[in-house]
Amino acid sequence: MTIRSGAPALVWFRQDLRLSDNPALAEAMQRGSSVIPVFIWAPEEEGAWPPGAASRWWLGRSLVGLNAELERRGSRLIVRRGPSKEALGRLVAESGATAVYWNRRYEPAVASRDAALSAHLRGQGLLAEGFNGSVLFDPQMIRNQNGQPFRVFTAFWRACLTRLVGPSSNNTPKRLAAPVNWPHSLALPELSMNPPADWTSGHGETWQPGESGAHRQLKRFLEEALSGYPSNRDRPALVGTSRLSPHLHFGEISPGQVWRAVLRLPHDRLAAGHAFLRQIGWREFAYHLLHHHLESPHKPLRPEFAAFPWRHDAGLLKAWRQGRTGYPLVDAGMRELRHTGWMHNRVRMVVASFLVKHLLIDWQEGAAWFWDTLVDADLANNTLGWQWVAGCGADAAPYFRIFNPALQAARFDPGGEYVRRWALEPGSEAAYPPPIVAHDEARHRALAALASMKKDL
DNA sequence: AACTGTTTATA
DNA sequence: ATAAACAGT
Repeated sequence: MTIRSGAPALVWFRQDLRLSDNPALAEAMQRGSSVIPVFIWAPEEEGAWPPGAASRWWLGRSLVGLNAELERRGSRLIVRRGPSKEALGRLVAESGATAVYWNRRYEPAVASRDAALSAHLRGQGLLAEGFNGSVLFDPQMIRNQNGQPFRVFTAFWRACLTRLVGPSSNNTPKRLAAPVNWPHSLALPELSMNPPADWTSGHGETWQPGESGAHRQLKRFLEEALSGYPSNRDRPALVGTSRLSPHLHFGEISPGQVWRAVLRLPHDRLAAGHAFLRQIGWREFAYHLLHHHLESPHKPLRPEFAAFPWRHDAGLLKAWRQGRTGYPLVDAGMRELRHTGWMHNRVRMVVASFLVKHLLIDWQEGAAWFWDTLVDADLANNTLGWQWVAGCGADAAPYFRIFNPALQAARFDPGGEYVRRWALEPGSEAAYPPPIVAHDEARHRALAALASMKKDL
């Protein structure tokens, strides 16, 4: 078939809500044709993991931001309702587009939908192609010496560091060529994407979703926090971490942009920069593992954990969700999560360990709650994190590594500032509720549960 | 990316 | 008396 020059290309935005360093958009623009930016709301195509409440809050705002950036460049975002196949098909028919470009996603349900859709579009004679816009290293490309995927982080990251990061398409387009006629677009509120208002009332004080918010956050981190990162990153009371996770999840900034910004730093900050990039490395590792273990969101990677004697206790689960465990650091974390849609990583490890080991509740209950409440909810990261804490993952903490919430608080929140901010009403220290389980007892019970799991093998 | 109980080293 | 080192979980 022949490609009419000037026929529009659809750029299908998903989790790449940015205009700079966007390979799909760059490809469309390089074709010299007009560009129709598209977003399709199709949560039912994401299997067991459609966007949770906090994610929908973020997404709604990020799309407003993306549309504003597009309008500033003579373009606009066309919004449609799924199913994606029908929505894209109609857009192609209405606009005469001859190409559809997108940046790849790696969630199992989405990846298989995209593969089928890609074949379908090509069968129609269209140019249809996905690009890598969301990870530094394609999950397929990194292999150990036997040609197998990695299962241990340090070896994985060492292999990554010997490779060059792919070239950037970092130039932000100044204008996007508009099609002769704009297809019809839904207004964002018509998608009914927003969660109930009381669910996310505190989020707006904390976050600025969108591409410009992402770059502001990166700049602030590099200027104000990076030099202290190695020592402050574990202190939840401080702003010692980048807080880029939701921006990275929605692709408002790419890991490549972060990578290059760190490598441009003066020499005295490079060591801290590499400590930070190592965390980007964990994100890469999470995508590597998800790509190679499609069942991992709902199944322990270590098969012996299938026999683990999890307890079903709705009351204890609710107390954990609401931050009423009687352990101030755990409660502070769970309340920070509900109020802001985010929790400091050190505290995530502590609250997750508490659910899985002190309460003996299945890590998937915790993963589900995080999925609904985190603005950075990301299937790859969430799965790796929970399997790591539970001890059932590929390169996980051994199961017997049980956090002591009081010791963790003393070590990482020594002034009690974080706990006071989130868990304690002023002057109520004396009235703090008692622990719902005693640490020593819970620890011994968790170790006994592990022993019984091994015995059953 | 731990914790605990015990032993050993140092002041 | 206290800290560092170690083993087992």
